[in-house]
Amino acid sequence: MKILFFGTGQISKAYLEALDSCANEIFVVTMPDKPALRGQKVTASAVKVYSLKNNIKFIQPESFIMPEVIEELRNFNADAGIAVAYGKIIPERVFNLPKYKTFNIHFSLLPKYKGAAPVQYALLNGETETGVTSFYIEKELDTGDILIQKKLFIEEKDNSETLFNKFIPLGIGVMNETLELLRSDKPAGKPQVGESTFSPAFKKEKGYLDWKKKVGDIYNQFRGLYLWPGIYSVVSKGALKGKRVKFIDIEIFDSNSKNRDFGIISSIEKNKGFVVSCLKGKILVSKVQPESKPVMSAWSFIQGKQLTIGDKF
RNA sequence: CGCGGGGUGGAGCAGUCUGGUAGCUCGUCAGGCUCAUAACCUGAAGGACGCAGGUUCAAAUCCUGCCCCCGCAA
Repeated sequence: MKILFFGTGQISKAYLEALDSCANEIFVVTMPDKPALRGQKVTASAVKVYSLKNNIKFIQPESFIMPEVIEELRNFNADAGIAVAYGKIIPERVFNLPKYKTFNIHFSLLPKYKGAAPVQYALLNGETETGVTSFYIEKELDTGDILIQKKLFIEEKDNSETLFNKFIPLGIGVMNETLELLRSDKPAGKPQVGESTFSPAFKKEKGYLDWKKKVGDIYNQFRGLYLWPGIYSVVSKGALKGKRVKFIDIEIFDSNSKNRDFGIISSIEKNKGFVVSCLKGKILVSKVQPESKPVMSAWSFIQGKQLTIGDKF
């Protein structure tokens, strides 16, 4: 099949690989390289890197306004379009170009968790199941008719990284089945039914910890934001007052204690890390990244004597 | 030329402003104690203080250049 592939993120690379290995003819559309990171380094998307390496033709349109961009896409004469973590809204005159239209692989059981961060939000809300949905792209975000939907269970230990990894094989399966379905020429696509919720893109501040929360909520925040941006707090009392500390790895230490002094370091566990009280329950912090420092084990950090029992976040 | 922090024994830090034989906690090794639980006591090994120059009687510390790491912001 001739496939128009829209993708930018690390995840979409896996999908592109899968398509590529099935002898499809592919035309990739990915986001422009953008200056990122500390300096002004320009980073190319993983999809672009893969395309270059495997001689897949690609374009990086700043927008779809330019007529020559549309022309080029039209000339490709695609059978189907697929969007996976592309990062831009695809306009109607583009998603309608392919013979079988364009479908999106979305990481939730639509209509739940529409939007940019469905995986993260499922974890943040402590869901126990989620899934993958393929659907026709419509003008309105994530509202199109559903082609295929599959469930995925979320385990207690899952975080955004492990969950994304689970989505890769499942999503690729859904993608391939969807292509089959389209090729079969059967009438396909069912309207979305049920309660609709949104999972908008979030900012780094979402990682700021509120110690007044229950320990379970904090743990969900940790799981959901594991890959980005991570969770953090700012020391409000102690030698490091005013400094930010990222919590790279935490676990629930106890979930029932009620603490008047929340946000305080209540104890230190040898070779493991330190324990911080929430309003209800406590977490054990095992890996941290202090401001201006590399990631280190919480126990090591304690050796530096900059944090101690009684210090408060 | 976006703003800022940092590179000191195996790990995490102090010391740098106010130059003068390198210090703390942990770990390791040897021995003791047998429990105070982040268990304790004694002793030992282990460092050209990121790299290269410069100033000085003397540089981890002051000056110059370079490399690497990280936080914020995008």
